[in-house]
Amino acid sequence: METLERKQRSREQTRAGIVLTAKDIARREGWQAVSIRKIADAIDYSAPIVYEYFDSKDILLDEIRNEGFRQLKLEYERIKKIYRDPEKRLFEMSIAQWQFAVDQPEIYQVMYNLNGAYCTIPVCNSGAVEDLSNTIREIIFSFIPKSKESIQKLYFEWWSLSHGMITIAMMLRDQQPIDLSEQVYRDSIRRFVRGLR
Amino acid sequence: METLERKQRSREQTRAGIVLTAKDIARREGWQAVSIRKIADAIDYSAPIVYEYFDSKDILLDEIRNEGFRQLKLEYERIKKIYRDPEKRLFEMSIAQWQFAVDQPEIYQVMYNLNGAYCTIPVCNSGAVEDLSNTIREIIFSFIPKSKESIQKLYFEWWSLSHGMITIAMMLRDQQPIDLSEQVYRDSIRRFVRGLR
DNA sequence: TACATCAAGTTAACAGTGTTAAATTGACGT
DNA sequence: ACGTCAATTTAACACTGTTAACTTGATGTA
Repeated sequence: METLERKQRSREQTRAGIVLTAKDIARREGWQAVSIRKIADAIDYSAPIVYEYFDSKDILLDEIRNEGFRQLKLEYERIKKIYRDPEKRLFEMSIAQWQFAVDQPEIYQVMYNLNGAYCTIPVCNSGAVEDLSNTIREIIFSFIPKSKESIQKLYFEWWSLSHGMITIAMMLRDQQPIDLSEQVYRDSIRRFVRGLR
Repeated sequence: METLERKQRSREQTRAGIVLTAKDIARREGWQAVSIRKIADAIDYSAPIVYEYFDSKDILLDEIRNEGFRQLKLEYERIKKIYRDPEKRLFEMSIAQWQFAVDQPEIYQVMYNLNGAYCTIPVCNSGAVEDLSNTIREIIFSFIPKSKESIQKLYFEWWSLSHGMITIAMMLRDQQPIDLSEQVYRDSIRRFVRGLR
């Protein structure tokens, strides 16, 4: 039955179109401006159609969020294949996180409920976040084999440092050139990584 | 004319009531649930009355935000009076920031557009933020007199570290006890402050 | 060909949002 | 008793997320 296959394919395309349109509106006008009707208009459908693909706006945002975490995880895997040194690995992954936030701020925003993006589904309920966390925790462990609690503590520090600098840099975008912020970020991360050995 | 005085007073009371109600709803149901009509209901007025005190919801949120920054600034001043040692000062101010975020998460949220709070007025446009920044920058300068750029860089690092740990700790509230997070926060801030000399 | 079935998609509605213009109300001075 | 004026409310507009009810067109069957 090719009709079914074709239908399947078009279903997936429409679904992708919804996600793409949502991200597009968010990028151009901010998450506050993303509405089901606007998405429906953009993909030439009426609003209820969107609900055939996503049970609620919340779930749509959650999907986009997890997509973001998964994309980041892919970056991490790529880096893991290139470098063997744990220090280099952690440093490069940190840079990847920075680049991700700079290149796709709207995705980073929905991942952390920032700047008008608001998804009520708890972030940590997704396996995608746990996956990401584990990758980093493993690296930290790989050159500092310690107790689970110690690793978690170091991971918490790394995450806070990275996320904090990214969000404050975004906030100060107009007062402090992003390139300068990136330089400070690199230095801080380098210090943190050095401090691990 | 005492009538005018009394009217003035009641005007200020109503105004304060609006702010108080907004914060109250935010605390209990989140910023997403704060609506002009709900506020009006709570203070026994109709919705348009709110607009006699605040030209828009955005401006109301901005007011609450700046109130938060001013309150934090008062804490900083208090600490400045108690301690003379710059290291102690910066450490205690960091702790004050942590305590502020834990005690009044809804205020911290609106200050940084977190978790559904969304105010389109740029944060850095307010003198309150500049005031706060200067207080910290002065302290950093007071025991490391360097160029303006260096001070700004260190301030950016401190702010990122503090804000990052606060937001991530909030996020992991259910996975990682807040007391443990605070301990890590204290350690990290201590390290940062030590590293300044 | 005529009819029933069924899926795809639309319209219409509900309760809510921020915001504003118009209407109401009631107290005051003339 | 009448007009004025301030305080307050009602009604409206264009939105929002979401759902029930409806239309439409194609398909299979008698």
